Amino acid sequence: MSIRVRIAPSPTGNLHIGTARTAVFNWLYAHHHPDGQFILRIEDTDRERSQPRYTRNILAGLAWLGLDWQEGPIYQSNRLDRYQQVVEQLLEQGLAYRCYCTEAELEEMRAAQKAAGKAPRYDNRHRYLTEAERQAYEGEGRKPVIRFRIEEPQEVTWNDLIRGEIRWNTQDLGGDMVIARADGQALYNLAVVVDDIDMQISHVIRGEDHIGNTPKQILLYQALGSQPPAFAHSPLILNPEGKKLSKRDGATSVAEFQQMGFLPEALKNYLALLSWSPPDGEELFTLDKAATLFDFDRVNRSAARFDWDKLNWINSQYIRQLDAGELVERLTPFWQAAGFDLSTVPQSPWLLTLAQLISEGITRLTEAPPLSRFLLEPKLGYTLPALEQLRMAGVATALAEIAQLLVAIEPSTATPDTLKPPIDQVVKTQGIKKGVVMKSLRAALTGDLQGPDLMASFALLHQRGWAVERLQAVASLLPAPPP
RNA sequence: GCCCCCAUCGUCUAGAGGCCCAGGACACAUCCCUUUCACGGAUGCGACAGGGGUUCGAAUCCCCUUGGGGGUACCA
Repeated sequence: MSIRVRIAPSPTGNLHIGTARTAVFNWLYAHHHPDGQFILRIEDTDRERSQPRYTRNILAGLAWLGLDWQEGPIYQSNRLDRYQQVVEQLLEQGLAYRCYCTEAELEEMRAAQKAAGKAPRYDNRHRYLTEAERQAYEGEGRKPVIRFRIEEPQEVTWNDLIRGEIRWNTQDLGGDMVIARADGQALYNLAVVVDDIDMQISHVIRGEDHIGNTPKQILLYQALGSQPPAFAHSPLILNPEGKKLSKRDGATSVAEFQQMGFLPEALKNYLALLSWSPPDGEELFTLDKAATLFDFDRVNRSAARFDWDKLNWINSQYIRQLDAGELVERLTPFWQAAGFDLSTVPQSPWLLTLAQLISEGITRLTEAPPLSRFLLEPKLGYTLPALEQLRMAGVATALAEIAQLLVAIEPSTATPDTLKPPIDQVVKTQGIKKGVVMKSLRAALTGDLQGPDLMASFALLHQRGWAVERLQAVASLLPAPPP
């Protein structure tokens, strides 16, 4: 049997991080097998809540993560006739029937059950309506929903690939289930089963929140004369407090992680590591590598909390592994978003050197613009501590002398080594501590007391032709002399 | 309420009866490196939820309790 798995997001919201993780597991499992197929299906049967912009977001998010699929996207909204046909078939076979209950009647029923201390459920009251009763309801203008008959008591069992055997008594399924709404629209459980049968899905890998749907779907498979696929229910991702992940936790959609400066390969890596671990214990890996190792026996059964620290760390590791050219490419959108004009930057190696210079100090791409601002924006701002440093006695004079010596150094030849002699010379001639000079130099050049490697920054700045003027500008920062 | 799932350091996890007075990673602390901040290196702190069994022996198997999560729609 060939391996065919699918990710089936519903476009009622942006691509959720939990959905992305499910996609990762499916992708890994498909790619673990030489003939594995990963299929994308958009479950847009809910007309009111589904929106095209969410579909776009989901497709873009999956593409950004590089979770490519072999078939699809298949839209359920294009398969409505097929569902309708299956509903008719179940009706004809007597496995489903029309239920004319109104919303009010159902609510009343559930309220009574609750008052009696019982679990709310549909009491199958319209399962055996007579032709006359049916006519009467139709006469009232009532539009029926279609319910699928769930025989009770009966035990439904499946061997979950992650959790082992799970047993479910059909008495706990809530009564005969609605498979099509009053407007004829098929509902989730029916559509999923029909699709998974038609698409020959071999393994349904999805979140734990679907465990309760599984017995209902197995019953549907049986009614449709199909062998159910294998099921694997993965643990959920919880927020750091152990609660359901929500917008309040910083980010829930993949697009937000992208905006926050995470690399897709880092996010994927982290997602794969939540509730799964490779046999060799290695925590940094590509998904291709993980695919060769992936199997359900190494998937944990307990929910995992989302840990920003760990994600940040993984991201920083990936950023450092990127080669300079790749790094510049990834950084460019963030630099542009910060408003930097990259078209005026010096010849080729300059930007690469800059990217490499700041790469060791960042954990996310968004941290790059503030760190490289002094090299990419002509106008320099000073922090208060930097100003204080520059106003210390003797500093302006020392920096002015360095500026003077700098003029003799052709910018294109500037390197940390060629820029050292002027500094040493000033230390000697002015009898000022080297530590003070270095600190002041940083303040004058970058406007701050901390940042990337000073000499490397100095070289880049001089190559750009900005070093001399920045050193000279220090004089104007001094408070006006008393009259 | 009812049903289902889960339970190892703060977090992610290794562990499928003796190799474990429990290993790794992140975080945290200290030190080293570095005329900055980081990176990197070293060291440290730190857990088998509780109670019963089974067994010569239990983090590992069983039961109960407790705790957490999920579900209980004419949503998916």
